[in-house]
Formats: sequence, structure tokens, C-alpha cells
Amino acid sequence: MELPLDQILLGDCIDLMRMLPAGSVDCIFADPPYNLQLRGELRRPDDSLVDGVDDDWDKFGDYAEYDRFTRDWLTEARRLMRKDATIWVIGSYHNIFRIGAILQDLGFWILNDVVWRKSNPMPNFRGRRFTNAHETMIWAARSPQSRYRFNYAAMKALNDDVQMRSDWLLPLCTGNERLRNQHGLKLHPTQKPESLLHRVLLASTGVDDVVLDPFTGTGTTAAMSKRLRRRFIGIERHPDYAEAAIGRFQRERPLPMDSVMPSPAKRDAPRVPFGSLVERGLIPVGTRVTDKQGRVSAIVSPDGTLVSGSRRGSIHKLGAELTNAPSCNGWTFWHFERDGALVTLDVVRVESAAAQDAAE
Amino acid sequence: MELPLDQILLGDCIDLMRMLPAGSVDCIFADPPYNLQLRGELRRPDDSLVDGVDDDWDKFGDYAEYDRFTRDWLTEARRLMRKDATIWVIGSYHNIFRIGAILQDLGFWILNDVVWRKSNPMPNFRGRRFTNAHETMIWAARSPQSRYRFNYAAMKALNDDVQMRSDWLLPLCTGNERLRNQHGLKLHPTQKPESLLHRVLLASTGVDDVVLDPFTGTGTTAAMSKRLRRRFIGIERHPDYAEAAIGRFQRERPLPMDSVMPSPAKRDAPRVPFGSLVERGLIPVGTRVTDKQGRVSAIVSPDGTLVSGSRRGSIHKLGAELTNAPSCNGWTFWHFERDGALVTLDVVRVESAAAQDAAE
DNA sequence: GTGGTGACTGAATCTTAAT
DNA sequence: GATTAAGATTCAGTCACCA
Repeated sequence: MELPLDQILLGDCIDLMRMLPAGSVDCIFADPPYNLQLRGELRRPDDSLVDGVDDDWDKFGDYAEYDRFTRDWLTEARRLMRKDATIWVIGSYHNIFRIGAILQDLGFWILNDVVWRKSNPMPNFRGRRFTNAHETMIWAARSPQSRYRFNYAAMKALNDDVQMRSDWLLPLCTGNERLRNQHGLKLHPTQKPESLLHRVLLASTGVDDVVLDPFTGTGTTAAMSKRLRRRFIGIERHPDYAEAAIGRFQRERPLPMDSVMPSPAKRDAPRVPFGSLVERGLIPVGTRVTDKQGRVSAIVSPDGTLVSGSRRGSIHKLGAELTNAPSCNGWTFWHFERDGALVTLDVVRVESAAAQDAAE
Repeated sequence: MELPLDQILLGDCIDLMRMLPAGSVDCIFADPPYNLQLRGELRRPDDSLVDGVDDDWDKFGDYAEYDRFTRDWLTEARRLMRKDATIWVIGSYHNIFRIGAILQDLGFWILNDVVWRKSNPMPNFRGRRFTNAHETMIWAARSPQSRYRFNYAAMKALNDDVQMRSDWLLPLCTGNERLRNQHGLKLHPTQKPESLLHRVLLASTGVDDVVLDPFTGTGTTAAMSKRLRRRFIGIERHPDYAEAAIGRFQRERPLPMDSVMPSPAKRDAPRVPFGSLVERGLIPVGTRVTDKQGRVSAIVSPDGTLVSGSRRGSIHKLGAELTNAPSCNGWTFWHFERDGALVTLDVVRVESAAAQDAAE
């Protein structure tokens, strides 16, 4: 079977993976059934019913059956991976420990466990546990010898020039992004947010890499692969999900090539201290900066700190302090008026970097 | 063997646990060895050397040894747990997946996986992975039937009155808290911060509960147990660590009793029958009660039931019936007019409880 | 357009005491 | 042990609707 690039295949992932040639994919993202074991209905304090995951595809007899299923699909997945390929598997405490142990048993080499912290998780309605506010992704190479791809600079740039950590704060997939049927009901109970796949693919794949998703669902991996100009192979067993994923994949448009290429200028650009922009007069001392809504404001000091009343700190620190946030990207948080429009500090940073490049 | 309360035993934890009586502890915190001794060579969690040969069977054999060790100590731990006891196990991606799977296989019931997000993790020096900025704790009950302890109100209070989430941001153990030898070197490679154990014990134990730590190390669990007035049993194999833990335990002072008592939780308050409020005239017979919007109404009877047309029942039952809900908390559902304002029955209940307290 | 209100929702292993 | 009734319990966000 030739490699079915940029297609979504309808059928069982183990059967279909068996038909694909060994060593043919660069990266796998897999969102297998979690084997949730829900024992009854759950109601919110206002008595409304929680729409839990009760689909047949998430039902397994016991742990042994789930383990067998996991070993089978991971074995095929590993066969399809090039020797330097990596795999991502997402899960919750119901299944992720079994998956992690089986990954290790099969010879995969775990690189990180990455925690997706949900900014808006469903609360715990009965007050009997901690709010289950995260899911876990395991990122593993095919073997300890794999010389895998990790776009370190891109991740660092995405994280305001500090190393990307193993815990990612991202919202659930809601609102317009969530695919719905003609009745306005969610098409898939567990659609993943695009932001999550965006970061996964940006971190571990390159342009034209072959990405496989054996549990495509409604195609978030498919859409993000196309947007970021990766090649995609999807497998989905459920005809309704597959149909939705195919339509979504067709509608998706790739970003311009230059925006998805790792930018050497950006990667090698030295970190620009805010103070240096002040020094160079690109942002005058005394400038009044505010957040986007103008709820908080501060004044630029000569040393590159901001002052707001009796508080003083870096653009990041003061932004966090004034909004009671644990952290803040001051570059994008603070705005100031220029030519009658509000622009972020980051705009000036980018302009200054471009000017430096031109000078070299 | 009598229960060695408030002691730290020197020896192998499996051997020593075998000598303790079954069903004798309320909570276990375990920080088992990962055996990650990186001396310029790669070692697996069980300390075996990665030999550079991609031999699946060999790797499985190594993991098997770690699994056997894990199964052995967890089996003994489970025997020591009361039927409603819970266990915490902390680990990293090297070992936590194996531990989680074995916990499930042994019949434990996972309640949460809790992520300890390190506010000051060690950076990734080689830039080949995400900064490993967290560790994972599994919190599990002895069985699915366990009626385990979770101090919901205390956790909510600790978190600015919103539910405590499954991701905790806490700094590493550094500075003065870190135990050091006479050369100023850290005594133990993975000493856990007191804040972590403080939260663990506050969440899942009560005053005078028996806490066991089979891998005591330098005794963070011991110290926090004593500080919070829990009873402690520790086991440590390494004489230097045990000695340090014993000294630390002896130096630790318990907090005042009133400060370690749990935050008052509504579900622990004594139950007041609605009828007794009627008897005491706090809510007069004949009072007209309604829901918040005034859509349904009823009249208070002398026996503490409500009457609405031909229907009659308890405040809960009638509330449920009139709204076609499966259940209803009558205390917060029903309102009545007092001094020109609508107040809930619950307000009266709380007032009467406060009056009783004052009278005592 | 803007702002305020209220309804709705999300991978969830979600109670306990008394009879 | 099974059954029944009491009663404790939610956060961040989106969107529709209306003033």
C-alpha cells in the first residue's frame, strides 16, 4: 500500500496500520479511548445533567482488555515510525499509566510527560476530589537511540524567550471551534483544542513531515497538520467523525510558507531587554502604558522598569502583579498609543529586531 | 508487633511493613526510589545501565525488576491500610506509569493524579526536551468502596475559596529548609518541600490520624505529621537518612491544636431537622415559602412538612416534586419573606446552630 | 454598537447517614 | 447488606437576547 498522504481513512486503526509500510512516518499523535468508568449520572448543583462520555467506543471489559488493545495499536504504531520518529499519546489518570508502562515495555523511550493544564476545567460538583484540571501527554521516541526532532528555539520563542516547560496552560475546545451537528450538539465528546496540536506539531515536526493520527476523531490533528504544512495520515473508525474530519481538513488552508518555516532570524535573535528599547529611545521614558482594556496603567522608567503608584517592576512582573496573575508576558500585555492607535510593546521589539537584522 | 507510633524505624520497608498489623494506618505517603543515578551514563529507573543495544526483551527484564519491587511494597502497604485509607505516591515519568498501573492492578482506586508544578525547576541544559518542571503524585483509595477522607472545605479555603485543582504550584525545597551535612552539601538528593506534605496531609488526614511513610528519607512527612498533630510511622533503610529524620522529627514542634483543626465543613455540621425549627417557632406554622423566583409555593405545617395544594412532603421531597427534579436541597431551595427580604430556610438553620453554640 | 443578564457547558471513574 | 431519605455541591467561559 502506498502512503495515503493527506487522507483520512475509514476503518479500524490496527487493521489499517498493518497495511501501511514500516518506517514511513515522522510523528504520531494519538488520542485513544480513555477507558473512563462512569458509574451513574452526575448532576450539577443546579440539578442539570452532565453530558458524560458514555460512548460504546470507550467501553472495555477490564484492564487486561484495555492493555491488550493498547499493546496492539502501539506495536503497529512503532512499526510505522522511522527510527528517529516520536509519538505523543494523551490520556487521563484512567488510562495514562497503563499506556506509559506499555510504551516503556515496547521499547519506546519517554522524553517528557507534558501536562495540559486546563484553564477552564469542569469543576468537581460533589466536592469529593480535587478538580480534575489537567490531562497528561507522553512524548516518546521510538527508541533510546532515536535522534529525534525537537524545535527548541521555536518553543522558547513561543514562551517569551524562556524554555518551554512540561506544563502547558491552554483552554478547552469550546465556542465556535467546537464542531456541532445540525441540532447544535457537540459532534464529538472529546474534541481537542487546536492550540494543543499547534504546539505539539510546532515542537516535534518540520515542514513536510508525515504526521499520523490513528484516532483522528473530528480531525484537530488533521487540520493543524495542514495549516502548518505537514503531511497527514488519519484513521478513524466512526463514519460520522471521519466525515466531519474530512470536511474540516478540506476547508483548512495552509499558512504562508514563510510563517511556518523555522525563522533563523528569530531563532538566533538575542533576547531584547525592554530596557534597551528605552535606552534607544524607541519607547520614550515617561510613556504611559496600559493593558488592552485600559484597566491598569503604568509609566516607563529610565531603567526599563514600570511604575504604577507605589509598585515598580519589570514589564512582566508588574503586569502579573496588577492582574493578580501568576505570570504575565509584558511584551504583549502592555500597550501604548502611537499615531492614534494602541500598539503592544512587542510591536516595537519586533521592529527593533528587524532594524538590527537590516543593519547587519 | 504493636504499632510503633511516632517512631522512625531503620530497615527495609517491605520487611518491616510485614511485621505491622493489618488495617492500622489512615494514610500513606510514599516517595519510592527512582534510582536515577546519572553519572555521565544513562540508567534506567532500576539503576541498570542502558547498554545501547535496542533489545526489547532486555529492557522488559529490567522494568520487571522494578515492577516486582513496586508490587511487593504496595501489596504490604495495602494490607496496612484501613479500608477507607488513602495512599499518595510521588514519581516522575521514569517510574510513575509503572506505579500507577500496578496500583490499579492491585485493586486501589485512583482518586486524582496531582501535578506538582515546580516554580523553580532545574532548566534543561541541553535544549533537547521540554524543561521537566513537574512531578506527579497519584492519590488513591484502598478500594473503589472506600469512604475516604477529603477535607474539601480546607482545600477550598487554602485556594482563595475556589476548588483546589489537580495542579499545585510549589517551589522546590531549597535554602534553610534543605538539610545539609557538615560540609554544607545537601543530605538527600530529593528532599521534598514541606509545603507539599503540608497540603497532602491537610487534604487527606485528620488530627491523630496514623500516617505511614515507607521511604522516609530525611523525614519531611515525619516533620509535617508532627507539626499538624498527626501520628507518624516512618521507615528508612539508609542509616544516615534515618538519623537525620529522627533528629528533625524530635526538633519539630506541633502547632497549637486549634490551628490544626479542620476548617468547618457544612457536611460535618450536626443535622437539624426542619421540624425542630418549626417547633421552636423560628419559622411559624403557616408561613408561605416559595422558590427564589416565586414560581412554586407551599405552606409550613405543624409537623415540619410542607403543603402545596394536594401535595405534602418534606422540604426536600416537595421541592423535588414541584420542580420535577430527581432531588432537591430544601434548605436552599425554599425562601420566605422576613423583614421585607427573601431569605432561605438555610439562613434560619445556620442562625439556630450559632445560637446553640453560644448557649453552650 | 454596548453592556448587562441569564442560560448553558466541559474526557467525571463525584454522598452518606439512618433504617 | 440493601433500601430510603436527607442533603451537599460549581468554575471559566461562550453565546443569545434584550435594553
